[in-house]
Amino acid sequence: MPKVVDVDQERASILERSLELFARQGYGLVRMRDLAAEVGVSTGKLYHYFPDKRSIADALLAHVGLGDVQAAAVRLSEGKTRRERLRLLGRFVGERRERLGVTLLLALDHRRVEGGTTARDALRVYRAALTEQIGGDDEVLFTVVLGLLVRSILDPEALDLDAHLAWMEAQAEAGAER
Amino acid sequence: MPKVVDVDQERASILERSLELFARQGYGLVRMRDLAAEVGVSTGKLYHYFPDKRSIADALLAHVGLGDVQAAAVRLSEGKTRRERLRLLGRFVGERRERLGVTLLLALDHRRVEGGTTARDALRVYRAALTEQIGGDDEVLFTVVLGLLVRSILDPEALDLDAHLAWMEAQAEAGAER
Amino acid sequence: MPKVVDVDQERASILERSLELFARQGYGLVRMRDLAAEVGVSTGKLYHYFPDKRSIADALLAHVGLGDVQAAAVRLSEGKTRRERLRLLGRFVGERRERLGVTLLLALDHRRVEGGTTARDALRVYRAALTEQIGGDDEVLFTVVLGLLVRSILDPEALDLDAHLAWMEAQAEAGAER
Amino acid sequence: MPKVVDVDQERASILERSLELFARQGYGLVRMRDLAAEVGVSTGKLYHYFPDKRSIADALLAHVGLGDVQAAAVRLSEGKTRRERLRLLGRFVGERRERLGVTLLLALDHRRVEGGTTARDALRVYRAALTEQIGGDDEVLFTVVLGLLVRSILDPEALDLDAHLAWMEAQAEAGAER
DNA sequence: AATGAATGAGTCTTCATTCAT
DNA sequence: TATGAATGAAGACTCATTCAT
Repeated sequence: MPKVVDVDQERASILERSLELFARQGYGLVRMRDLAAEVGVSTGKLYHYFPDKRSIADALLAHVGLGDVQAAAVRLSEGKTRRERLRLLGRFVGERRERLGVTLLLALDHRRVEGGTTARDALRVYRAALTEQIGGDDEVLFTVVLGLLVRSILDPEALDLDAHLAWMEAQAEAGAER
Repeated sequence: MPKVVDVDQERASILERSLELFARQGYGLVRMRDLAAEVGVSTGKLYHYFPDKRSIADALLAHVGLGDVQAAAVRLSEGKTRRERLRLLGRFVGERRERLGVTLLLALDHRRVEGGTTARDALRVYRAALTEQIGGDDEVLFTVVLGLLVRSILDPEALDLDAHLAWMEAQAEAGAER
Repeated sequence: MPKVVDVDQERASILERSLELFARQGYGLVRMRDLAAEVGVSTGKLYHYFPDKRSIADALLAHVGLGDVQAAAVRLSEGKTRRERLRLLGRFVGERRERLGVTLLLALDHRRVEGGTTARDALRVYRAALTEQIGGDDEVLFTVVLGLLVRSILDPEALDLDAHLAWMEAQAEAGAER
Repeated sequence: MPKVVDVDQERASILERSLELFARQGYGLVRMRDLAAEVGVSTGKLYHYFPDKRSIADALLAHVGLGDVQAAAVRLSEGKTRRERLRLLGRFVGERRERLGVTLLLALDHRRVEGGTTARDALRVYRAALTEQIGGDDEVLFTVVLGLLVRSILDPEALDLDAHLAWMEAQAEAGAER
């Protein structure tokens, strides 16, 4: 007879609203009080759904990583040819670069806080998804996507997104050559 | 006046030995006690040379940024042709990727702590140096260098460095075409 | 009116099942959540029957104190002579020493939490009951009973219970001499 | 060149001034802020000399236990005969009953917080010291001392100390009989 | 009446910074 | 100038109590 809650949904909701603060401040500078305020709950509720601060950061990375990969899969599956999929990838990254940048920041942070292989594994998941969706060699392509995100974080105004989109599309030939 | 030299040297020495800890832990998780221990001085001495923790992080970014650009300039100036300089850039980044990655992490951190434009400006200095040293268009080239560093931080084992070196050298033609 | 009976019974039941936790942990370390779990109810129910944590501790001391005195009265009333009653007292304390020790711990705790005279008064009730039941002087006898309980709490294995039973019985003469 | 401190002495000083608060409130109700205020230092200093609250309680029991036993040894060694030593014991307990009571409370608390055998072992040390100093059988004597302390804590006014002193002295014959 | 999710003041503990030596 | 002991505000986390269901 107490309030019935969907624990998983509640957790997901907290994570979704935690994302921006963690990305903006970095794990070490996020204070639980501020996080609670940002999420719109009490600190007690935070601790009701997660055992500690670290667990939130952990769950956050897993949460956003999964979301990104799923969204990319949906988008790229519309492309029939490699060229089309490359164009779609370019648009996807372009549109979603803020969110993807946030994810990247979380991953970089996570590596420092945890020191484990979670962040590395997350990167490999992204890489594998890319290879699977685009097809063909993509060693440098993946690097460009990551570089794009870094630039987009540090200096979005100075970034010539179109030049990168053009470059990506041009990879259709590069891939075909091999 | 010899005193002044000592102070600057001491500061530089402290920064040099602070670098790794800041990169590994991130600003928020670095504790002054640990930093003092890592540097091999007392906390009192740290405060003698810098007014507070933030100033150390600030000075650190400036310190490493300057060093990287100078080193790159020295290396790339040896190249006579664009192709040679691109090859030298590839080697430079390859060899120095750990240090450069550390700098990148500092820059990302700095943006979060300070919120100012210092990190952005630092990135522009790098970009300008690249354009000046290599010559020609380098929008994607710069992105690749940054992407390389990110991958090198998160998953160095999975990085095919040679593929990137080859790609960089291949940019000689790309640049020539324009 | 049947409701009233239920409420009292429920309260008594909660207290009875609270006893051990309060004795083992001490008031300050007992958490309402744990208490609810130990008692087998929800925290909400606890607050339905008692206004707050302190009230539970208060009620608990009264509850056990009353029970002990009543039980002792029943037991000792069987003895016809002082000697018999002393023997019965020895057995009573010996058998019931765990429960009595718990009560003593509660009383000591109570004094600290409340600071009032409740614990002192409880002790006086015990003392009066002893005098009434046994008859004759019992200043040291009472002290021995209390000491027995302390030792039984702190180091039950090292306690020579028989020596104390013998000593108690021997008090028949001591009392008679006066 | 920083302030030179005798760590052991500083620790002992903190413990000595912590004693009363721990005894009066009980471990669970002592707050570090209050403890710091009572001791007359900052919370930071408390944590400079002890890793956590529990360690303070641990060290406290060891500290007072040792002091009591040493003081008793000094006092009782003045007595030549068993009767004299019993009289001295009575006086010692009578005069020092507040401090000894405090120690007893700490021991009872400690058992609850730690759950280990430290409190039990402390009791055995006391018991051994008693046997050694007084000589002869002392099973009930020890119990009386402990009972005295309990009564002295809970209801000092109602305690007939002289009756106990007389009883103790009378144990000289009791011991001789055996 | 019963439940346990939610609250937030309060607890233990940390750590940037100061300062006596 | 150098040291590290000392400070106390602030952080992570807890838990008595409330309240929607």
